Formats: sequence, structure tokens, C-alpha cells
Amino acid sequence: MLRLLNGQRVLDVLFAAAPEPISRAEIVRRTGLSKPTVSALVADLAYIDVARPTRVLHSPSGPGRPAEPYELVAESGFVIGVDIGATKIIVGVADLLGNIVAEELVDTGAHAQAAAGTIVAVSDRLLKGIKGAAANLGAICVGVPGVYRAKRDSVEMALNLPGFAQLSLRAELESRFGVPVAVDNDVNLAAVAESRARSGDTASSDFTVISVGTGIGMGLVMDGDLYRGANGAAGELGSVPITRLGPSPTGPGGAAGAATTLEDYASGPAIHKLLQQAIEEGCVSGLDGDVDVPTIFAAAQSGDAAARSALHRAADAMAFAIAHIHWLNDPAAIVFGGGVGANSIFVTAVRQHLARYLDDPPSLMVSTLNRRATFLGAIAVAVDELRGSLVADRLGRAQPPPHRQGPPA
Amino acid sequence: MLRLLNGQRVLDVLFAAAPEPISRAEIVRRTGLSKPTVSALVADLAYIDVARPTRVLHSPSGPGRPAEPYELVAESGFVIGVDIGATKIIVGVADLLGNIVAEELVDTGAHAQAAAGTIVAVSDRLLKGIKGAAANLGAICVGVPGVYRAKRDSVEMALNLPGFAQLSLRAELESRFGVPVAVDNDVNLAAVAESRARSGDTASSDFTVISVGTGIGMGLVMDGDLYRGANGAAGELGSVPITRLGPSPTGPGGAAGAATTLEDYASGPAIHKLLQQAIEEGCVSGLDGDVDVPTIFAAAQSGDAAARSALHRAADAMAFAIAHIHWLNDPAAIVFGGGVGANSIFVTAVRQHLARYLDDPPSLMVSTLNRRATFLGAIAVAVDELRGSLVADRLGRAQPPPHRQGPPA
DNA sequence: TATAGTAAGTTACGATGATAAACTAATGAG
DNA sequence: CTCATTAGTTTATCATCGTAACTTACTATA
Repeated sequence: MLRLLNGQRVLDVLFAAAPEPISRAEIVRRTGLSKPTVSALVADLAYIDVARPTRVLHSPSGPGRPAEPYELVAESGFVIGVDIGATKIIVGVADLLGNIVAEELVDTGAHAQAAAGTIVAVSDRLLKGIKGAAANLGAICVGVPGVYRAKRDSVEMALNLPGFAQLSLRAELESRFGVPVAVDNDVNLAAVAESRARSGDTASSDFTVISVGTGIGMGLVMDGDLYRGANGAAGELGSVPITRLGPSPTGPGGAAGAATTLEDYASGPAIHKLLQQAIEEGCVSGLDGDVDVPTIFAAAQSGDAAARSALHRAADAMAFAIAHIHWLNDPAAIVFGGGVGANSIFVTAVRQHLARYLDDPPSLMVSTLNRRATFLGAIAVAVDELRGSLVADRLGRAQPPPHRQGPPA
Repeated sequence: MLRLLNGQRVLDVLFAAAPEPISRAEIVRRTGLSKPTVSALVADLAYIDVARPTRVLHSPSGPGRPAEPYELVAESGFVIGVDIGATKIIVGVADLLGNIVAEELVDTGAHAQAAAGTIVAVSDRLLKGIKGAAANLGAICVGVPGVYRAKRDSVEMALNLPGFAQLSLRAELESRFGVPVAVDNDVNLAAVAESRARSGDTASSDFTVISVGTGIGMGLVMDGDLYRGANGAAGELGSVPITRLGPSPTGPGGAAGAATTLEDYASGPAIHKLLQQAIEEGCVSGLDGDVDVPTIFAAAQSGDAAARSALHRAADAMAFAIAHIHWLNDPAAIVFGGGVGANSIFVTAVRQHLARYLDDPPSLMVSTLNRRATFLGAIAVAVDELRGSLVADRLGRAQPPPHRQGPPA
């Protein structure tokens, strides 16, 4: 009842101050609760080993009795974060404060079911290596390369990993580990990580992450929360149409066939094709068909005509799509990630093209988290889940009320 | 403290049941609170005249003591809703249950400051005509034809009404009436109204309203809340680019000039131009240049070639833009409103074109609220505000605790 | 027409948990 | 060495909730 609610408030203040310790007097000021109430709640949290007094002599510097600082016990709770990629899986364990205490990179394998088995095995091994982690595991979060439908507990459109649609990842992990499991799109989680990386704990409220690699994905953070859409399929930026079909159904004209999409212009494979096409059209080039995308971009910067053509065709299509994002969703910033997207040559080109579409474009940035963005986002989401359930789970159960302090006279 | 929180829970249940009365036993079932608690809280609500017992004999039909139904007192709270349009202003008063008890349509005038004066004058007059309304006014909501920047309390991009940028509408009305004032974009409020009209009180959680008239606007409802963007400018659908510029900045080719936008194809004036253009291109037509848009659409349906061309060019551009909305935001439904948009011939054409872009398109619907959508949305938002503040305002103040019931023996 | 059954609502009481106010504790400044 | 100042505790009190038993008012059935 009321106790849990106020306990959560105290815990939230402790989290907000972490990793700095904080005195009970300060908690009183920040929560508005009374001194005895805070003392009792902190004693409860200490009793269940979530908080503890600490002796840090950090500049008392004023008159009056010095405060007794309390801090969160990092080892009182652990979470697992997972990033399932097309070729590699990252599995890691973090403590209550989000410190990563173990991490491992393994091959994905050929089938989703095998990947799930790998996750369980690696998690078990990592948990065993950390004292108290297995007993105090509190949450799991997994990033997947596709659209996760929470209602069906299945991952769809994960084109490069068969078997995902038949796999109930969440149910499987929950029954195996006995803790809440969250599953989400990889780019969405990367967006969470970017948000945290930028403004500490407070998520900056409106921005977009665009991940460009083999495919193109997008994560929308709106009003500080991740947005998923009515069917969980928001942010499928790669499928956005670039060419119009024209007025066909009954009116005159109109192109035949399907409209081209952004993935036909700005994904890794598409940029290869555009390079080939430019060469076939007679552009001078020092490149053959088998180079990687960063090399193409570098060549474009040093003046290679074919590479330049490919870069700018891709950047224009991307700028066109971003103009739509701007007018529809109005993000304050766009962060680029992924093997192709996290490239400043590409982002600079997109910025040039975008200036032709918009007078007041959002700021474009390159991700600094590299390949670990999704993994870090998974850890962050899992820690949030843990923080929310900690008080209810442990204070709720710990039946013998610990305080009623004061030894009998 | 706790009392207010539980009081709000009881009030919410009363609202959810409205306009049907509800017994305290039923409130116990729906809130999970205990019988004495609910009795006391309902007595409190009755004491401050928000609820009252009613004698409706509605099918007792079972054994046991019959329930004593309670209902909300509609006249215990009033709100003002306003829709500021380019030419007309709607001002209305509604009671606690959202029943509109007074409404007036007046000319906007030439300047925003004059419009604000009109709103105050009309509101005062309407309030005077309703018993108790002036004393129990609880909230105001105003819809404006532009982008409202809450931080600056100013309306921008309201092209057809000068003086808005200098007018602090919210501050002015709040100081004049002494109640909270909400200001929002007109299409956003129309989206709220559509949401309520569809699923009773529960807002259906993800959909989009597109208003097509002289301009094109859009309201995004996501996860049940209106979304406004980082700068309050989300949903500027009319400005979305339709033609690409091509790869110019350094690469080869690229169109000169600015990209065309959706407003160049699908707004009322644009459809006129498209008709003219089709006639000049030699299309047979029985129309001259001075017809209104619904007439053009009707002619297109009966086979007029030029009208058909205009309709399908507009519909294709709209379908292209909707394809972007689909992949970026994934709404479950799109509702069309406005003088041009609320036309089933137009919506049907858009639906045909959209099928060429999307395999699984969102459902397209025509608004049923016509010109009152924004006004009704304003009323709904104001009633929500009132509902949230009612308990805190009145139970919080009413110092003499009314119950401690039972006369001394 | 009695009487049992059932559900709504009230009374009485005890448990929980929060607060205010006064008190104790620990420090720095004069 | 005392005082001002701030941290934390003790004590008393108050508010509010829930449980359990009771009363009330009606239906159904004998």
C-alpha cells in the first residue's frame, strides 16, 4: 500500500543521486516526506540489502552534525542484456547501477532456436562467475533484428535469421530464469542507449535514431518514451517509398510496378549497386565491385566520380526521407548508427542534401556507441525494469518488519 | 495525501459509468477499496456537491437489498471550449459530463487580439446565462489554426490571422477567468474528438487525423496521447516533400529549385490548379474554373476527364504521403476531415492509390464530426482537465470533514 | 402472510503508517 | 567552553484504511 509507494520514492531518489551517496536529510528535502518516515524507509531498504550506510568524508565543510550518507548496494540486483545480431550475439550482465560486470560476444548461428539456446547457456555461465548474481537476477532485456509483436511473443521480418516467428523468446526466457523479460527491436534499444548517453539519466525527449547497415531501421523517442506504433511496426524507415507511382488507377499515366524504397538507395547493398551502375554508365573510377562501403565513401571524398555518384544518390534519398520525418514527427535530433550510417562522410553528405529540403533541419549526429548501442540500451531497459520492481518484490515479501527500533529499556 | 488519491479513483469510476448512476457496492467491486472507505468517500463527494444519490428504479431484479445509486452532478462543474478558425470562432460551455449547454458562432475578425477580446466577451455572456456556471468554471481549452508553442505561449504559422505571435492567449485567459487554460492546434483537438467519438471514453490508442481544406494539417494520437514533437510542430503534413530534388550538391544531375510539397497537390487551391492544368492540356471537361472542390470530385465520379485527372493526381500524392506515415508511425487508422478531406469520393480514390503502395494499409475513414470536430475536442480536453483537478481542488479545501457520521445516541 | 435467503450498507475496532514537536547527537566557530 | 547549526531519534498523535460483525431492505418460496 502506501508504504511501497513511498519506498519507491526514496529508492528513486537514491537512484537519481547514484553513484554519489546521499544523506537521509537530503532525501527528506527531495521527497518532501518527514524525517521519521525517511529514516524508517531507509532502514527498511538497508534491511533488505538494497541500501547501506557508507563512510565517505566528502567535504562536510559546514557547521552542524555531519550527515550519514547512504548509498545503493550495487550487488543487490543484477540484470541480463542481450543484443541478437545477424551474425553475432552480445550477452552481458550488469548490476543495479548499470555497471557492466560481464560481457561476451558469440556467433549467432544459423537458426533462431539455436540462438536462444546460446543465450541461455552464456547467461548461465556469466551468472555463475559473479557472486550473488544468479540469486539476485531481476530482469532481462533482449534486442532482436526485426519487429517484435508483444501480443504474439514473436519476432517478424527478421529476414536474415530463420525460425524467429516460431520462437516464443520471451516465454522461454521467463520460464527459464523466472524474471520479467522484455524483448524489443534492436534500433529501438539503440535509441534508448543514445538517449541515456547524451543527457545522463534524463532521456532527452524527442529524437530519432537511424541505423543504416544491411537494412535500414529507425527508433523513435517521443516525449522521452520509445514509440512502437499500433502494430509495433513504427520506424520501418527502409520501406518508405522514394519514387511515386503517379496517377494510375483510373486517371491517365502512372508508372507500372512497385515504388522504390529507401532501402533500394541507401542500404549497404544498394550503395554497392549504385556504384556498379555508375561505373557501367561510364563514370571514371578506381574501384572494383568488391570494396566495402566505408572505402566507397572515402573514395568519394577523394574525388572518385563513381563513388561520388553513389554517395550522393544515397544521401539524397536519405535526406528526402528525413524531410518526411521532420514534418511528420519533428524530432530535435537524428542520430546515425550502423555500419554504413555511423560514417561522418555519409552524414555530412546527407546534411548537405537535407539543407535543400528544409530551412531549419534537425541536427544530424553520428553515434558514439558503435556496435554496442543496442546492448547498452538493453541493459538500460532491464535496469529500469529492475528498479521499478525492487521495492514491490523485496519490501513486499520481507514480512518480519525490521524496525520498531530501540532496544527495550 | 492518500485520501485524495482514493477520492480520484472513486471519481474516475463515477465518470466511467456516467451518465448511468452506480451503486457504492459496484464502486467497491471496480476499485478494490473496502465498503466503509467507499461509503465515506462518496459521502465526501456528495458533501461537495459533485455526486448525489438518485432514485432510479432500474431493474433491481435480484434478491437482496436494492442498491442506492449515485450519479455525478453535471452542474457542479463547467468548462469553456473554443475553436478559433480563419473566419469563424466557436465558443461553447459544457458541464462536467461534457454536455454542451451553450454554444455560439461569431466572426473571427481581422486580428488575433480582437479575436481574444471576442472570446472573453462571448464566454462571459454565455456563462451568465447558465446558473452556477460562472462560479463553477473549472477549465478552458482553445484550438488555434497554427502551431502553438507552449513555452513561449504564442501561436506561430497562423498565416491567415495576424497578431497571433504577439498574443499571450493562455496567460490572458488564465488571468481573466482564473482557471487553467489549455491551448492546442486545431487539428490536434479534432483528433481528440475523433478518438472519443469512436470508442467512447477510452481513446483508441494510435491513429492519425488528416484535415484537408485550404491547407493540410495532421494530428497524431500515439499511445492514446496527442503528440506534438520537439518544437510543437509535428504533423505539418502539408509541407512534406513530394518530388525529390535528385543528387545535386556535388554529384551529377539534380533538379533546380525547391521540392514540391503535398500542399501543392492535395489542398483545395491545388486541386483547382490541377483542374485548370488538365483543361489546358486538352482534357475534355464540362467544368469552368470557378467551381468548388466537392463539385470537381462529383464530376470526376461521373466521368469528367479533367476532374478525374485532378482527383487522381491529388489522391496519388496523398497516398504517397500516407505511405510514409504508415512506415514511420504505423497508425491503426486515418481519419479524414476538412472541407476537401471529408469527402468520400476523395477518400475512396486515396484508398485505391494507397493499395498500390502498401500491402496492408491502415483503414481510411471519413470524419463524421464535420466543422465541430475541433470544438468538441476542446470541450473534451477541458473536461479531462476539470476531472483531474476536481478532487484536489474541492476535497482539498473543504476543511470541515463532513462525515464522522451517526448522530449521538 | 410468514420466513428464509441475499445483497447493500453501517458500525466498531484495530492495524498501519505518516506527521509534528521536542529531544539528543555531533560538529565548527568564536 | 559554549553556542549556533544541522542530522537524526523519540514520543505522542492523528488520519485512513480494512476486517468482521451487524443492520437494513428487498425477493423468493412455502
